[in-house]
Amino acid sequence: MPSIAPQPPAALPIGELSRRSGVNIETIRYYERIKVLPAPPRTASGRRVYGPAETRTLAFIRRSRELGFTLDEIRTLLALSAENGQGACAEVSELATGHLAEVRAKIADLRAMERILADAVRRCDAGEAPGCPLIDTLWRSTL
Amino acid sequence: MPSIAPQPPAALPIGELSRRSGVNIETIRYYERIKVLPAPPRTASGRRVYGPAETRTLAFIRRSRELGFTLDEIRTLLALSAENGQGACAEVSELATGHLAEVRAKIADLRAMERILADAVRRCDAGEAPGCPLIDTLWRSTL
DNA sequence: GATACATCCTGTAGTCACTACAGGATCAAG
DNA sequence: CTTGATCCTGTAGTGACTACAGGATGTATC
Repeated sequence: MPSIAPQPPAALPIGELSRRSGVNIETIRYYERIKVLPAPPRTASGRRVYGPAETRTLAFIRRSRELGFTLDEIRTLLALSAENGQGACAEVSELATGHLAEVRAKIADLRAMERILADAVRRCDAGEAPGCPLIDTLWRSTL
Repeated sequence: MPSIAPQPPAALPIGELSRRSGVNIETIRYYERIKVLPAPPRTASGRRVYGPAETRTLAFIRRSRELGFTLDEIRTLLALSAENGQGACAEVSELATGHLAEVRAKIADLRAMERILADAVRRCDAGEAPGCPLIDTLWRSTL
């Protein structure tokens, strides 16, 4: 008896893949053009046919993007993933550690913004006279 | 006796303004082109001469950018700042409140990324066998 | 078989906030 | 008068998409 594939469907056109993955059709073609997603086989008339491999790779890319990796980093991650030696994991970890530092730096930046914005908005809504506290903050020489 | 201006210098060429404000020359010209910074007067030979007004406006833009406002929002902020009525402050507050919500949403996103990345990196460095925990996380169907 | 409509294709251009050049003019100092 | 710094305009590149034009297929209905 034939084994029932749990998730990866045999063959999909790009529209169906887009619907299932939540990735825009144009974005899928874009990924192929810049070579982060492998080019799938085509029908006689030239339409893309996605199999389980490309489908899984697209999911990998989507999840990597959700973690904030750039497409360039994702290319590297995919290459390292293909290698799969013990050295690859160290490289992956290094890449991710660098990225994690960036994420933390961005969080710190945003928190500083949040603090100042929240304070200014609060003072605006409190109706501090005269003028607008937020506008005044922006005009003041030091933030 | 003449009053000594504390901060705003009488007239600066673009390079000097760039150095003092920390804003790239090309960026200053870009701001002028897209009309967030007013066009300054020119010398006979066509060079920009910045006075206190443009200098202060550039500082306003820089601080607004540091708080994450888009250039489009900054155009609005500058217009509202010129108005300076009591209704303007309410509009400013509304704009800032919306922006604050975006900042908070982005912080939440980044924190979720941070959590997952930190955990994966930790497991990578702990030398979990077999394979790479981070790569495995990216291949897994659900994040 | 004809028609209608959905889906697909390629290629180009737009977005945001810059940044980087090319190719030329002007300025200040020695 | 020449050198080197600074300035000018205009165009094109970045990242990660998104949108559209203009055309070719695919599928369902009459």
